[in-house]
Amino acid sequence: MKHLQTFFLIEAVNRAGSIRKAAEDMNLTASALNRRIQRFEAEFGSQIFERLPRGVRLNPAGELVIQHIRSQVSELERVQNQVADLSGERRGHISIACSQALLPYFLPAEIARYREEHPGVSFSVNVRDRAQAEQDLGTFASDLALVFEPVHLVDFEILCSIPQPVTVLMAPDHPLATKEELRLRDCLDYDHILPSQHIAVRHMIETSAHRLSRTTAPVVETDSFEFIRHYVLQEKCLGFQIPIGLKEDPARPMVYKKISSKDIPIGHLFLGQLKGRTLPVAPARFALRLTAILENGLENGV
Amino acid sequence: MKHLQTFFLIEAVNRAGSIRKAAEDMNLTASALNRRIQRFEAEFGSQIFERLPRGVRLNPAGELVIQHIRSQVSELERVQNQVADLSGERRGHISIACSQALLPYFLPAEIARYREEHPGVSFSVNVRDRAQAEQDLGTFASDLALVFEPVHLVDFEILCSIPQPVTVLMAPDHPLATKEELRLRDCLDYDHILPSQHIAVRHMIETSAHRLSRTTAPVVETDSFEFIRHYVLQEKCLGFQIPIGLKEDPARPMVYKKISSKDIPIGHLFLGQLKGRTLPVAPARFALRLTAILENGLENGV
DNA sequence: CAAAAGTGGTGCATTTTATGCACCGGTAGG
DNA sequence: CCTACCGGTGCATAAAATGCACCACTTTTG
Repeated sequence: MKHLQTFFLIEAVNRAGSIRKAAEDMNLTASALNRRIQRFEAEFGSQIFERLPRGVRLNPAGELVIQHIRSQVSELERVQNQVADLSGERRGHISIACSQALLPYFLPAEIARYREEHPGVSFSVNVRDRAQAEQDLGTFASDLALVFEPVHLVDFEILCSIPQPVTVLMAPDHPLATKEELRLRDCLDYDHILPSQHIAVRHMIETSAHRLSRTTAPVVETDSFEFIRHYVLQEKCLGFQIPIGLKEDPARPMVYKKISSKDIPIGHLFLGQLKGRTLPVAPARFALRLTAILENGLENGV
Repeated sequence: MKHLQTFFLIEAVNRAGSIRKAAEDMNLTASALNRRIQRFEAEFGSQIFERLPRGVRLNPAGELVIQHIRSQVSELERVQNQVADLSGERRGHISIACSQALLPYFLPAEIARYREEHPGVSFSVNVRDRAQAEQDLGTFASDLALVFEPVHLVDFEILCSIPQPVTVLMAPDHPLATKEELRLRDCLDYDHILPSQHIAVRHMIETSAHRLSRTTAPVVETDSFEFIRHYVLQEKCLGFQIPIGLKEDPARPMVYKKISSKDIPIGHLFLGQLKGRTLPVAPARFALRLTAILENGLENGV
């Protein structure tokens, strides 16, 4: 789209932090780029960048402009997909920011199922923690966010939510594997492996432990849910995750037990979009479908 | 804005119905304009106009595109005003589609008061019947609509509403001028002047009359509320309007009487905008102010 | 303290792009 | 059949964007 060229250049300058660097990135001379920026500022009626000795930076007006640019580009794509849609074939692209728990089973399965029916639709799956996910929506980097216990909730429009109690995973020969009701204090007495501080599950465990006047003492702390799932089979210890990221696997037997909601309040998984945004056809459809699936209950019986 | 030129050209072609006519309007050769359209269609990935022997017409894809264009332009203006706003001076333009009743007193007074505080803000006041007003919002021709008893209400987001009972106006020496409670049947017994069929007040009177098994028999029928207000002082007859368009004027004494709500249900005046649209700063502010004024009751004691 | 390596900004020749002109083929209506 | 429109196209020309060489300035570096 030719007429959006200037917009892309502005975004490049913003990314690069300097006109010369951006010019290289976009295969232009600094002089040409410089004049495009100047011309835009003249037409727009206000400076967009503040000139610093070491480069340029967006000023408040520029922040508004770049937000406008992103929304315009996204809108144009939406219209294009809408047009493609009315000419028959359903195509488009869906970008999703999601928590780690969605990676092993849920999202791969649902995306594959969707693509079977709509091969013209492509996907981006971006792993983001809950803060980043919402930020992604705001910059139009992702169309949808599927996150456990998001933080801000401003500019986050909830499309659906389902309860996800914190769940303990352990090897079948673990002493707690046969216990009836699992309490947090029991878990903390055994060796355990925990996600990093910024992960929601960790945050909930810490809060609840503190309420019980207990402290956590993880033998391993990791960013990766996948690591946790594998580690509890190596060393005899407890892992913590949410049900949607777990599945019975005959090849690797494991025991899953919900922690009593008396100890840790039940968290929620949220599907959401940027507040007020009209999603392109494909993301809107996929979101509807996810909502139906989530609300009708998941298949993995954990 | 240079980069929107193609968009304006597309709008011109749509208006003119032919590339050649549009080219004249926009001071271009038909050839140049033709190629711009073609280039846009190529970049966009789909035809926008269907070529007819006598000219061109938007196809469904084109309808989507032109809607997008209008929203783009309006958004850009919004951003520009927002920028102007954060640099101190409040400026911008407010376009209002309104019913006739707002013309004599309410809107002139409120606009003047607003402009006293914000001289940088300019206004367009467009008289529209209730159907046209909503259409104006949809095409971004107007930011706000202030109409009595709108029709569709889809894509019409209500910002506030106030009751406006149908009111009879007459010369002080009219036989009904001293009557306690005014019923519709009494009115229909006397000569009366009515607005045209498409006007809401007329529609309400007709409906109520029909319910009483009565018919209207206007001695004069007119599009103009102003004409009605003046005519009832010439010939001894009854006029019908809503309170916001009426005001006690010592120079031209007139009697106003509400019709009993037992006969004609109380109608409402609505302030609204296009559903889902983020208004530019100035219209948003003015709408807030109108809402406050309307809800706190009007000053003219009719 | 001075040289070097950055930065944004500008005049001018050059290249790329858009435009105007003259024309073609086709359809509608007299 | 003819006239009057319409959209579309080849080509020369006008306009706009770009690249190059350079300036003025600031920070970093030796």
